[in-house]
Amino acid sequence: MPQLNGGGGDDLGANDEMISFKDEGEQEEKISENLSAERDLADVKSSLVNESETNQNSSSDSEAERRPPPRSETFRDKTRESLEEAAKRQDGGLFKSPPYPGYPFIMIPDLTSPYLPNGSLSPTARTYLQMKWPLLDVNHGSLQSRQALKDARSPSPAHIVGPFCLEFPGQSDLSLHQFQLSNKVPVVQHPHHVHPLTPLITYSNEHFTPGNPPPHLQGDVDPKTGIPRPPQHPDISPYYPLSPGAVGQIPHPLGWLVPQQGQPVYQGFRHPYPTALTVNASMQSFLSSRFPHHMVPPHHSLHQTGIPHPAIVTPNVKQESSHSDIGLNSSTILYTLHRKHQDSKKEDEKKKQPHIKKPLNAFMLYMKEMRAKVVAECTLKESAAINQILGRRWHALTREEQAKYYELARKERQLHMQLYPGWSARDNYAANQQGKKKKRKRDKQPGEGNEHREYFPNPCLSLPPITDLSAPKKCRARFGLDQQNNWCGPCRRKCPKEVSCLVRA
DNA sequence: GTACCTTTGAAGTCC
DNA sequence: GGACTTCAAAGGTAC
Repeated sequence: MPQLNGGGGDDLGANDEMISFKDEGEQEEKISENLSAERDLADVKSSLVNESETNQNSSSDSEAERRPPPRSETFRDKTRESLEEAAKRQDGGLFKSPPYPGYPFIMIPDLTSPYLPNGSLSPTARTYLQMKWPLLDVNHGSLQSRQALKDARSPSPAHIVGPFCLEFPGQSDLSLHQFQLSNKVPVVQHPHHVHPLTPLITYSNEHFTPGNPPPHLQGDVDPKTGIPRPPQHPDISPYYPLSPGAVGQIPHPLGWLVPQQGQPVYQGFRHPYPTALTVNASMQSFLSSRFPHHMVPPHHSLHQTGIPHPAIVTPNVKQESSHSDIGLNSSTILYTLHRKHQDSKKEDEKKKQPHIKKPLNAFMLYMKEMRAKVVAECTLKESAAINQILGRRWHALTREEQAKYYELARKERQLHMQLYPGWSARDNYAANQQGKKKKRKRDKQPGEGNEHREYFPNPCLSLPPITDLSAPKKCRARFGLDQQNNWCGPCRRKCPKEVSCLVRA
């Protein structure tokens, strides 16, 4: 992370970037463009902060209106408690001290007391929390909302209150704080990229843009069943999939319904619903539509009255019941069902192989943050083009600005390592090789690349096309400018003008 | 339905 | 150790 070592001014990064385009002989234009880009960045940053602040204000007003009844709180609450557990495990002091001065993403001015005397989150803390974890509803930090949480939880029957549901007098601030800090919830990505919790989790910040409530909050009703869908879970951060161990930490969203054989039974889910294990037709349909098959509790083909109802018989059950109708004895039926269950379990286990994604690198984090901005500015939708713009804007960033993302990426990697100690990027190589989902990228022939290709003249920044992709970015990024003796030969040899500029910088 | 495109960076593999 | 490959995100496009 050279940018961290340099400690230079803003011009360092700018020079660094400028060199790539000097060949075009449009230095003046470039300077103005850099200024423009920096203004853009400043706008972005300020707008992000303002949005965060504004969103707090606006969302706090509208929160009460939009907030679903206590039922949704139980989802949130359930996860919150399980995450507190995860937080205690994860807490390696990642966020205890600001490692990089001036780094707005990591630094929390006062972690030990992010709340104001009235119990609400301080604006700074809220801004941080919303920027870091846009899915987090920081307004729950208020006394009222926390009290509401408590109130919503309190009616829960004691028998369904599990280990996650211990009530600690006066715990609210600390535990909530812990939760918020640990909100990078690991989320297993299902092999089909549909995690069981996916209906409750989103990777996209846009889904939670305040003032633009997602469709599911606007009377989200399953068109098939007419049953309102549960709200997406806003507390779960999108960054990481769950580790296999962490899966058990996150309660199954339907765990309270049916204790399935061989699966952990979640005991800590507090909910306003009765604990009856019966799943009626509507619920079955709802569950089937919202969750993978293996997560949907078995349907007993019985109406609430106990009388089989043809409308609520799933095809599988139909088939099974037809077997029973032709005179098979009960032990044979049981054996058949058992075999089928075993087979389906094996298949499910294959499918359930958790796909732990790589931690995002600095540029990826930057892209995630800036993509929407670029899309809005340029009215572009094609990601390839957007990424080109983002790539150039990335180079236009100052060293300090880039350092934010490098530091954030470093934190992400640390957290990832803590969450998945045994994970290796190689695992994902193997996963794709097995699934053969992706073909190997077509090797670019010499001259086929875009080094001399004006693939996408940037309509937004009016920047010259990228003509030199051979800039020594890897070694520069890896070792930094002050350790050029560690650079590989090609990186040292390439673009001497840039190197000289970098050295000068 | 899915690979590709496009970006940078991290990490893996291969020689 | 260097070169090369893969995969992270994203969503339109092409097949």
